[in-house]
Amino acid sequence: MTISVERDSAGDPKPARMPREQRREQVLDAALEVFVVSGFHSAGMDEIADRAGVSKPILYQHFPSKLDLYLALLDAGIHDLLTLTADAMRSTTDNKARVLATMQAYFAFVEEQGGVYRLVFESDIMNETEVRRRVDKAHSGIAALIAEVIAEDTGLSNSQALLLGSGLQGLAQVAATQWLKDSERSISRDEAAGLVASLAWRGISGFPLSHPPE
Amino acid sequence: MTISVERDSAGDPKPARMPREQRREQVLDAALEVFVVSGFHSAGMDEIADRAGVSKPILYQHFPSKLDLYLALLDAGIHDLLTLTADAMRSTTDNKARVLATMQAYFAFVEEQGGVYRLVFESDIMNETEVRRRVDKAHSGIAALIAEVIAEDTGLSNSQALLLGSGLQGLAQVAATQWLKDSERSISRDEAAGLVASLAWRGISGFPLSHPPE
DNA sequence: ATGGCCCAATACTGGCGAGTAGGGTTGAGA
DNA sequence: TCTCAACCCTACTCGCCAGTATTGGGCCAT
Repeated sequence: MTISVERDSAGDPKPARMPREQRREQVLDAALEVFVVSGFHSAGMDEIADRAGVSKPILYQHFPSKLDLYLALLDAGIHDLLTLTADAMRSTTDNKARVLATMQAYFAFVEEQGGVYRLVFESDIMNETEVRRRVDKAHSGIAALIAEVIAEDTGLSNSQALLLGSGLQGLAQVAATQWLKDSERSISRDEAAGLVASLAWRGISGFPLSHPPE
Repeated sequence: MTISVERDSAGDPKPARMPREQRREQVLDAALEVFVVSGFHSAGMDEIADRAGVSKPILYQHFPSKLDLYLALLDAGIHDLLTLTADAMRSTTDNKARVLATMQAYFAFVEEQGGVYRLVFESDIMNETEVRRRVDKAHSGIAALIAEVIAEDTGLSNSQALLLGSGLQGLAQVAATQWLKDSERSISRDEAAGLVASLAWRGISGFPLSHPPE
């Protein structure tokens, strides 16, 4: 028995079709795998189609172009990261604990199944306007969150706090990815996150007392 | 910038014959410009040739492939960065001053004429084995340098120090690039470097006393 | 002056890959 | 059983660009 035919010709008012959604997910999973290992440029639509177990035309029924497919995944990744960090910030009002929680969020993010973090942190199409816009927005958003905490704790100026916020974002990003790569677990995730968080927190909290480092 | 058509004594508007080394430099300059704004993939050999004021065959006489040309520039950039940081580390034995000097090196690097830093920090062909190898080597080299200082000052284990070293490398990199981008000089270079260095140093120097936070 | 040689620019090729157009197949209704 | 139709896959096109064969021009030796 075939599934009740439902054509999207005139447009269903409802997101009616379960199979369609499911297949879309399947495509996204396959595409993520491929983009993660190959990057955007080296990835082939053929390979993505193969791995998803569908044919190329089907693929183009779901995503009008390679870039759109990539952007869908990128958006998902960015959403994950933002959710994780926002939750971390919201989890407490103690700024020291906030730093730790945020750092743990970064480490959790890079360890997420699938490796989405590569799209957000190591994309090879930053030149594409849309990609750059989204990634920049994500990073600067997080930097702003951190900057708020910094400003609270140190009384530094806005632009100073933003600079440090960006820097700490970089600290978290690079430390987490490094940990993921070369550590075949010589340091546990929590230990690593704790270590880096400690560095960050000491760095920040030392500030109110200090003027220019002579 | 403008193509230099070497005029000889008579002021011929003809493309001049040029010493090989000089022409090579000219090509490298043009290629850097193009790669920096477009990235590797979007860059065209035709555009590079045009901007260098030479024809494509000439270009291929100097560099056997697009990748080789890119690698030459990348190597130069990496060399610059390593030189700057190594000099910074060697400039003193006081670790606090070392951190500051190194941070200043990063800020100086991103401000270098031409924007080589993009090739080292934001390359869009990290998937190419050779590129990845070189960039990774550079970063891990610097991380190791920093880790040494950290180990000296904190007595942390080797892998812990390396993790923090990588993180601080990331801190420097991201802070410097951010500063370069959005600051239409709301913070001076020295102030910015000092600020971030201060953050880093307080982070490190707080360590010997502290075990995992919490 | 003039022929010949060498070098550079123009114009081409070959391959690759994103996006699509036509066959084959299966299942339903008569 | 035969016809019809929806659907999916194979097979193609078309443009782009790194890398090269061909053509044209300048300089020197005779």
